[in-house]
Amino acid sequence: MCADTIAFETHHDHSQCIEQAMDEARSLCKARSLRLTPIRELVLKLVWQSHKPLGAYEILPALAEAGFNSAPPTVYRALDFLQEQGLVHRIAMLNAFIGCPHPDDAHHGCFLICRHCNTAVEADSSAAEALIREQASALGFTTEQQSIEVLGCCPNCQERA
Amino acid sequence: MCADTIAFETHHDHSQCIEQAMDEARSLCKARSLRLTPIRELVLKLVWQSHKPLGAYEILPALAEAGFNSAPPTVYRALDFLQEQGLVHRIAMLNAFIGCPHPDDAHHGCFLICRHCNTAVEADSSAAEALIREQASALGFTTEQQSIEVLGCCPNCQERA
DNA sequence: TCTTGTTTTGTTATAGTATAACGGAACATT
DNA sequence: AATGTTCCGTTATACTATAACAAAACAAGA
Ligand SMILES: [Zn+2]
Ligand SMILES: [Zn+2]
Ligand SMILES: [Zn+2]
Ligand SMILES: [Zn+2]
Repeated sequence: MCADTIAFETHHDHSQCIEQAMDEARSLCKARSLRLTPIRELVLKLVWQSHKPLGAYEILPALAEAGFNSAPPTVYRALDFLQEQGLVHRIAMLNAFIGCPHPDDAHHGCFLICRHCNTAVEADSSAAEALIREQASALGFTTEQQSIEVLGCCPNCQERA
Repeated sequence: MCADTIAFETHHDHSQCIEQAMDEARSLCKARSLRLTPIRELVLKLVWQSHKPLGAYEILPALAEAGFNSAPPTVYRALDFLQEQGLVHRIAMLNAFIGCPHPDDAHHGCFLICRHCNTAVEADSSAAEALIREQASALGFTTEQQSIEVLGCCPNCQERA
């Protein structure tokens, strides 16, 4: 499973990650009586197939190849749906999307993004999230949504250098 | 001064904030032997005049009015310069820019953005920043830059409701 | 099955954000 | 004045995202 424990592990069997993510998505949608349509399923799979966050326009050609309409609204609608269900996250600094490894449970993730190889992993950030929420609260600000994104150098790229 | 202490204070004399920010910018550039050209100075002033984060294309008309060229590269160059010097920050979730109230000292800020009135304030987030840095480090990830952005409801808008 | 209301998708157009590339002007230094 | 550097003007274009409306697919009751 593509979880925090194997963050930045390059040698794992990623097809396993993908399959599990797709299974979870299917059961999650079923449980919520939502339709994981072919387009949505394909978009989710494409996002998962990349360890790098994927831009919306990088997804379009694959949709076309699969015989679907491939105009921007198609992919953005699918991404909107997947985001609403917590199946993918959007990384604002990159205008790109990445699959969430634990879409079922409420969680607060931060993204560690490598400047060199462009991989990104979602790490738990509950503690930081709580801290920020408290500090904001002290200023009278009610937190509804947080985005924590970190640029830097991943262990693999450090080793290479 | 438009600092954390008066975050979300609507009734302060903002012209004071602006003047102080401009003074600081001038001395900071002088100290660094950099040129705070008329365009850069105007862009910084425009950003400061708004309590809401300002999009690049919202700045262009004012540049035109002031007699400058007003094509996108003009404002993006100025914003790039101001960002590099820490005089403004970019808020990724909004594609918008906001003046930094303490550009001289190294600091880690997070942005509290109100969904209702669109104001944003920069609050100190050193503690959260350190926490995240440590957690990333534990995964072998070297942090170079962090972005913490918080959406929610500011005290003024809560009072109104 | 037929009807009807709802959700999803196709399609076209357009809005919004950001950068590439190159020439010319302004500036600083000698 | 000559020279190298930085900054700006200008045009074009890339990239990201949404509006609007029609057609199709689906779900559920009559
Ligand atoms: Zn997640
Ligand atoms: Zn890397
Ligand atoms: Zn700042
Ligand atoms: Zn507000």
